Amino acid sequence: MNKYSQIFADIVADIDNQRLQKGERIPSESELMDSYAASRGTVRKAVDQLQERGYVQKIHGKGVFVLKPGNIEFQLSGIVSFKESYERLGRAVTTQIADFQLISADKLQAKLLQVPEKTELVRIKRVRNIDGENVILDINYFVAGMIPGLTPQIAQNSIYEYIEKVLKLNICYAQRVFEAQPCIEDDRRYLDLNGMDHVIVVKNHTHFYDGRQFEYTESRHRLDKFFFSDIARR
Amino acid sequence: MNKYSQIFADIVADIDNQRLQKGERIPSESELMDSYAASRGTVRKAVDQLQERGYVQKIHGKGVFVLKPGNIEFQLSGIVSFKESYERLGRAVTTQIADFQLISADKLQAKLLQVPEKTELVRIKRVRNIDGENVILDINYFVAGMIPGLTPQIAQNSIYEYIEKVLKLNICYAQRVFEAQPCIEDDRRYLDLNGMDHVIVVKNHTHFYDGRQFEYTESRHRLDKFFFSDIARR
DNA sequence: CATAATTTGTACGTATGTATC
DNA sequence: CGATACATACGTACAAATTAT
Repeated sequence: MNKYSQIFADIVADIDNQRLQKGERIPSESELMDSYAASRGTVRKAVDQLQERGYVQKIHGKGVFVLKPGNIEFQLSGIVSFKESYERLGRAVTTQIADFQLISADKLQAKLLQVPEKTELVRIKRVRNIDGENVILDINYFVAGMIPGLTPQIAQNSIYEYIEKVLKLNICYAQRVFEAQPCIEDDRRYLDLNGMDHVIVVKNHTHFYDGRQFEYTESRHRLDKFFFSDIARR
Repeated sequence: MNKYSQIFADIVADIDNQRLQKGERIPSESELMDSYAASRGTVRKAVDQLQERGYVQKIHGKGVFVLKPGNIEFQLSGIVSFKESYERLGRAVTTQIADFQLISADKLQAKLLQVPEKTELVRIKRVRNIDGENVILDINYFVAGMIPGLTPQIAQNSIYEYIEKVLKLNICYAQRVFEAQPCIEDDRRYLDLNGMDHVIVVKNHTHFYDGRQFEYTESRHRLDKFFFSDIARR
């Protein structure tokens, strides 16, 4: 691991284990330089990343202070599915494959994935059951040529893990849009809506490191099971 | 302005004006070093910030590539109200002050603002009218002692502008949570709900540079007028 | 109130490593 | 293989904000 990544990871661990508590000052740059035998630039890079991810706040002339209390991992920034987030909160999440098909891109799908019409796509519909209720419907479209070997068995587990660990492709960034929509037929069919007539839709355009888009996903959430949190900076 | 901020701003302008188009490579580090007579570290800092804000993607060995098409300013990251966002999209937004009161913090409010009970607060309820419909209800709680001199006239314009430009206080970061909620009485009273029985609530804990929280806000959006977009990174 | 010490911010320079072409 | 481009890491100097003396 890089030196700055090591420093970053160590301090994150200290915050998560509450060895560094909310409001407390972390070691100064010169202290970190000494304890890691690192240059100032290296130490600063680690601390900058801590701030970017919302762990700390740097204050000129004073020091660097912990923002988050440990363990209350609210971290929904980064590319993680909401299924993973719920699992991290210790909730029982099961997945049911509702649909798994090779299709040919129509006009709309071609535009959403930025590929020519009639490109081969894998469409997967998965229902997420949390604490006994069907509350999330994930509809994924993958460009078949970019993600070879997809099977329902893989979809039952983690597709991202397959892409990264088996295919060794680097997932890099996703453009996301959140909005509310009136329920569509699939929502009524697969979800326990309890009379609700809207869902929250998270639209996701996911890209590789080299800029190619390989996926478009709609994650459709029952209203009462949706939440999202982040830290915004001025 | 700093050197790295200048480089950053220039490249952002080039992207917004489409002089640099989506997918195109921006000048390499050594080219930027030459044209700005800057060190490599300075150039890299500017480019790192471009990537953080989602303008570009750096690829090792290849170059730095523009992600966003210009002008389609989707930027809802950062501390901006949804009112400001709508205005930037060229929509007619008007504000009506529904309530402006000095109150004493009850138990819940004290917790949300991290102050003792009975601390003096300014509570402001504002209704945002977009294209002729009342669609957003903002409920702000300010710690009165931290934001002196607030008036309905200021609330009619921009409170943040007052805080930053008149009081010269540095707004720094906000912890936000997004979720859907069933409508409360205030929603039914002030918003044109068109029969919808839920709203999207954005809860906002806003802090100064020195870490003090000065505000708690709930921004309550009619379902069909809510949207949010960002870029997530692995 | 002034000064010094501490701490973070900006900027420069250099060397070496790694990925892409 | 060499050229180009980004990644990591070292070092130095001075500026600016804060706190202690």
